[in-house]
Amino acid sequence: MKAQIERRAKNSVALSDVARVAGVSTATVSLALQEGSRISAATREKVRRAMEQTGYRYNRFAAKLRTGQSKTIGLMITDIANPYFAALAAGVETVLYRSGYMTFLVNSNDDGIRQSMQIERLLEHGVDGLLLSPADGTNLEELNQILGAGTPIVQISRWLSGLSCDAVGPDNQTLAAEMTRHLLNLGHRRIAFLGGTEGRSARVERLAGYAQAMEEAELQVEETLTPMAAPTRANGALLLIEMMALESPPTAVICYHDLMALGALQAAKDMGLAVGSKFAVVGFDDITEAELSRPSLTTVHIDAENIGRAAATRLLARLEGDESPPSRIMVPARLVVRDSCGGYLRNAAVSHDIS
Amino acid sequence: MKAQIERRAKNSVALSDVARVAGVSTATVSLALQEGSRISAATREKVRRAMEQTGYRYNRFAAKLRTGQSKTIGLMITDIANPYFAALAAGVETVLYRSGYMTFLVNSNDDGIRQSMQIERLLEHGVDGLLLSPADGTNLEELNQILGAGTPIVQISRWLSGLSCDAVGPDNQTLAAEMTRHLLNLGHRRIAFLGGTEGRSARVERLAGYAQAMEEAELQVEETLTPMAAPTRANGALLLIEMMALESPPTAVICYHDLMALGALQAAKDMGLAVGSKFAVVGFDDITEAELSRPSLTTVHIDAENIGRAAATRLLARLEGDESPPSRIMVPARLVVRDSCGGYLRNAAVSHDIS
DNA sequence: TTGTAGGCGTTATCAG
DNA sequence: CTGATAACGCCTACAA
Repeated sequence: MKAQIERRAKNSVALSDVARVAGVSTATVSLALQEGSRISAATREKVRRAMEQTGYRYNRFAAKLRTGQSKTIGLMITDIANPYFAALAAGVETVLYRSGYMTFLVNSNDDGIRQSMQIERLLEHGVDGLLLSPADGTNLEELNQILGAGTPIVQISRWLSGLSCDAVGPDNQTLAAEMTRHLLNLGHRRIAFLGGTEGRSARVERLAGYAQAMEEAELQVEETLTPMAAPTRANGALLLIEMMALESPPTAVICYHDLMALGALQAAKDMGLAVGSKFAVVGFDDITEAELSRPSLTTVHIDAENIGRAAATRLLARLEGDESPPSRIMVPARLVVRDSCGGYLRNAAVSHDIS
Repeated sequence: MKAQIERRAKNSVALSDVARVAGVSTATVSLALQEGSRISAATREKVRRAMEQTGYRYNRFAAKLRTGQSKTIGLMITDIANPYFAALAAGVETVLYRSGYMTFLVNSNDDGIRQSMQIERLLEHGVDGLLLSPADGTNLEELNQILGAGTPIVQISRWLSGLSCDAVGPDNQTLAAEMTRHLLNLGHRRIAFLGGTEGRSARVERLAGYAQAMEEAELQVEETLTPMAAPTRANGALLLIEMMALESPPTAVICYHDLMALGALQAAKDMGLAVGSKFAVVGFDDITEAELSRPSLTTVHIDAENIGRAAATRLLARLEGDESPPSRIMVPARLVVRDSCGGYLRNAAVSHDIS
């Protein structure tokens, strides 16, 4: 009973009310709402006034029921509290909002099961498209079905090889190769690559870039120097400790990302290694902390907001009917040489910075 | 034509299809979907199987049209790229998702005009409620109308005095008083309060706490010592420089928040002030950088994720019909004494930390 | 316990 | 250029 009244209060003014007040049909009012339709200026004005008078508000739900378009997309990321993804979300929201879309935000916590449930819910809500940073354990088949049903997906930051859709992110391989060459130029020969989990695109690609540069320098890539681990600060420290226990330990470590690098950096300092002169620790992402740590961290600056913007733009294109084959969009990034690699000791190396 | 086909492909399976396959009516299928309804186990099973067979997906749009409930809320914040709000968003999303709600994320950029347009859009999309960190220049009347129409709003982190709805945030006044007392205990007598803009709740309340503690100590609050300015790092530096040009400059400055404090800290160092011994700079929020700056920043730790959770919980209660009078919910926070106030020089002061 | 029927607010079709 | 009318998919009295 009460609910009835409440509902009525909320959804009171409909097209039909406007039509009655304006003395025209609902069809006319609907037409008058669209920009370029054949409606006389006089009628249009009448309708405009009636809408104002009644306090009419467009009801997208009803429209969606008719048209199948919700003007809504889903943004699924693995951890919104991570500043990297927060910046990414900001970029996405800006672009989508400007084009009249609203963004559903969901957090998968990097859990494939949870992600599946969230996708299902997003689809119940009728999203027109999906922006996805795929979680560990993503169900590929499910995503392919969604694509098959005509809902576009754009992957952000990470990508799954078995998914034939657009993907936007940094050019990990090139950047990792760049970073490795930088360390080689500094004179390092035993270089390790630490962390990241199996199959994760960022690890695969960064490792490939590392291997490429090593091979260019006619150095072997040893498996003991490329251990995997979940990308956490603690694991960064742990892996470094393991490394240093090897018979022939590395003199430089490239970490999966800054968080791990920061962990490794701490461990290195604790172990009394001369980070920044004889020993190098570097990362990826350029999170705020990277610049503030002592020694400051050499890393790759990735502009997450830019990635978000690019991904949203791509999705909008798909929504407008772009049917070109899926592509990987590489967003610019750059090496940032700071103190943790000892690059400042040799001026020659600094010129290696891609500015 | 093509759009037609596409739409058909997407929204193919409806309740009626399931009903046909199961050999029952749509009403029965609908009933079978709700948990506690009077439907025989046998029928229920038949329906379940038919749903599976047809690949049925619930259509919330259609349901909303009938029931007026969208299971959707809007989260409006002033800057998602700010880690503080990102953490807050994470808290909100977690709680709402668990209760079956989806979150629309919108970024107002602290612009009242933009915020108004966003709210309008959110309402077009039929959100059941609003979580709002009000932007500068918020249109109060508009918000009051929305409340009047029965859409609950919960303010987060900041609040507007003219809005009779719940608000969730830290207990700014108490915390600022605490901070001020801490500085007084360290022997400071001329203490300034820098920044924040006119009328912004956080400034008003923090300033009140500051004044309260000053008065307890029988010290005057001088207007020259409480200048306003938009809360940016640069303004933090600027205001400090102005302060130090006074005839009788302060020996301690409480900044509106950490970002300003960090700016002030830099300026203080540049001016050769002995920050951490004779001169104190403190802030609010405990952003990541606070701990990493040199000297590390004494501040108030505010758990943004917790605020997000509390706000979402409150909104859910309203959505379920809670009609108790609007309240301000104070989320715990605590003083974090680090190096920038010189507290470490006097052990007595450290016990002042609310742990 | 299950079925029938009407309507939520919009848009598309087709006639006028 | 405008109007009547039939969907879109679901829910809910009310009837059986």
